[in-house]
Amino acid sequence: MRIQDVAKLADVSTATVSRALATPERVSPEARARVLEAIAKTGYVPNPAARSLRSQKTYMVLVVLPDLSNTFFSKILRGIEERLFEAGYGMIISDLDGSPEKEAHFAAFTAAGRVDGAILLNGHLFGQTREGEGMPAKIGIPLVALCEAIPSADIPQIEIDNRAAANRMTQHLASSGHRRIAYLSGPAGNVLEKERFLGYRDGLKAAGLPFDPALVLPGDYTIESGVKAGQDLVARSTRPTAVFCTSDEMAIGLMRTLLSAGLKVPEDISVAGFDDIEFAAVAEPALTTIHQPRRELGQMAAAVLIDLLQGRPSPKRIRLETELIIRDSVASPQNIEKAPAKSTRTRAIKPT
Amino acid sequence: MRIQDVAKLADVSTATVSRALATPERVSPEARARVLEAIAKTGYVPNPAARSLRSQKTYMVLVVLPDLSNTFFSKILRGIEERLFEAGYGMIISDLDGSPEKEAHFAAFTAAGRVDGAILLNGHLFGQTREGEGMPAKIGIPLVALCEAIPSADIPQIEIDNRAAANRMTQHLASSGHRRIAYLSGPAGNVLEKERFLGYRDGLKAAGLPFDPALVLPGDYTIESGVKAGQDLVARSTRPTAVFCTSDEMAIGLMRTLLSAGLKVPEDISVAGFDDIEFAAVAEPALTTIHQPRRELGQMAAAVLIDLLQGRPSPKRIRLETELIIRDSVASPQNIEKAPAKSTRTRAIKPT
DNA sequence: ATGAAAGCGCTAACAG
DNA sequence: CTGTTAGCGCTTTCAT
Repeated sequence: MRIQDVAKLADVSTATVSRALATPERVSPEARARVLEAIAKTGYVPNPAARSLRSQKTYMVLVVLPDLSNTFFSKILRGIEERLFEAGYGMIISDLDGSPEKEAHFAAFTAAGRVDGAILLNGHLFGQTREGEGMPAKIGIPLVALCEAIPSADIPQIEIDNRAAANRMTQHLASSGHRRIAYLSGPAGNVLEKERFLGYRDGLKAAGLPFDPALVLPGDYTIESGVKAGQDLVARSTRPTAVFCTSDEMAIGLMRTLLSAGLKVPEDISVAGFDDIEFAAVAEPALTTIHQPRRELGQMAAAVLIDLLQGRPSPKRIRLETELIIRDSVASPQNIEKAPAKSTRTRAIKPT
Repeated sequence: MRIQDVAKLADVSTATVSRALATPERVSPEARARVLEAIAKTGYVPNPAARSLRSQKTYMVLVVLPDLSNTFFSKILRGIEERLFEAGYGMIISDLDGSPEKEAHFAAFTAAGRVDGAILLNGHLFGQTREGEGMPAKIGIPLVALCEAIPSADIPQIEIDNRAAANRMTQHLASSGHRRIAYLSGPAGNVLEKERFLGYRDGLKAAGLPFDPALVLPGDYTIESGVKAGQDLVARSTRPTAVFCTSDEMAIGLMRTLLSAGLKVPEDISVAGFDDIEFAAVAEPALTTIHQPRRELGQMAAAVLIDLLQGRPSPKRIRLETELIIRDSVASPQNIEKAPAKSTRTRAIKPT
């Protein structure tokens, strides 16, 4: 079924069919009606390859993710897809998976004109390191950075105020009476990590608490790194009374390890998360965390990209509001100034 | 940068350039070398729209999901993407989100030839209900059903043996001494649900236990439905000693509700899940469940589809092995034959 | 408002 | 083994 068939049936030229679809107002009502009828009768659907070849547009958007299997991205993707769908765009997902070859592949893919624009969730431009080194990205299509800002790039950034949110959580912990607040970090070099760490320090300062490097635990946002940090904590003779985990997944892994070692949350140690993923509310205990409007973040990024794609002006930076969600994993420290006894009861952990 | 530029630079015809890329063996080594050099020099990337228009292929595969934000799919997607990537195919994801319009859109999308094949995870063909009613899908491209089999369709099915797995778990519970084993179901009509329910009945029968309809709780695989089922259970005067949840998400929601109501898992009530998602191992208590090889399922489906796409023969049905993962959420019932006391201590639940 | 005609960049037939 | 040539189906001038 080609445009010619429709044209013949409607007794007009192929140009008129094309116009009836793209710019209906430039076609007489009668011709338009006949075309529409013919389309309905034939079930004609334009061939996208031909259209793309001629118009140099693909109506496809690339979404670049560092890790598709990370729970955090699911709702964001949904938000993106919704807006894109409404505007008639399709979504291609590229899961970088830490592989340079994949990144190169998608860079070529993009350069080859298979997509009209891209949403970057991985914190850097194609071919660049996070620090902005490497080849300047000469990808000649609209780009939007989502969640992980790319400071070196002059593209719209859609994000939350990570620093303010981390500050807020730290102060919440401090105002609950905690004075030794540990920080479970994200991966070194990560933009989010940098901002959140700054926020942690801000919060400490605002609460008049000293910064203690020994209370900074290395993590990478995964459940496993939360489990590791928990094992570290369990082994210590002097423990913090609260741990601010910069992802919910780490917080859940951490709590699990603490609980297995016989420590109680929040009685013995308070735990806070970041993101408010679905499982945060049903963790045991329910996790106090920072809520990120994930779906809205996705929708907003898609909306901005669509604006760009259609030549409309777009804001350079959008920051969506976060919310402090208070649940059950944070409480006042019960034994302030009392030396914590080393746990004796220790149960093996079986993380698959 | 077009094929012509490369041809000129390599001093060959465009056809030779095209062949050097597609069928190198049909080009003389010298010509091939010159072409490759010219490509390297110019950074030429073929225009996919032109190629697609001419060859009637898109090198794109559609993956149809019922719900992108469901944790269960993430690793499967990764498996699919890996194999597809290796074979040079791109992946377009369609999140149906229960919307008939979206489904119609993607059906048209597919009919328009934007993809060479599709992997269906939603349990039915485009335009069909799950029961096989509706328009026969005349989508003229290779299709593969993954996880949710589509019995009415004559396409390859990649899945696990849901019935056998459910049977196994039920018997595991029975062999732990449980005689009142509840079943938290999936959505009515769902293929997986049907199979797992059959397996539950099989297991009951094998263990010589009677089937009690009052022990079948309605669910839909979501955390929320697990929470609901938990509230139902908490309110009962006579409770089952074990609950077989047909998804980990429900199991986690259920355990959370039970725990909040002061019931202990597994001491007061055992809970088992299905899927072995990442959070199962760090749930409190760690969840006994059925492990599904999610990544492998995805890889297998992609591999079968690629075979189909490239004209190779493919198996009609592949069943991957599951595994019973024993953790801490199942134990022998402690108070057999003792009437369970109604819980008095009840704490409010705050699901988000 | 409409039609004729020229490609978009590539691959596949066909010659040679 | 290699070049010539004819489209793939559509959109978009340029006329009318």
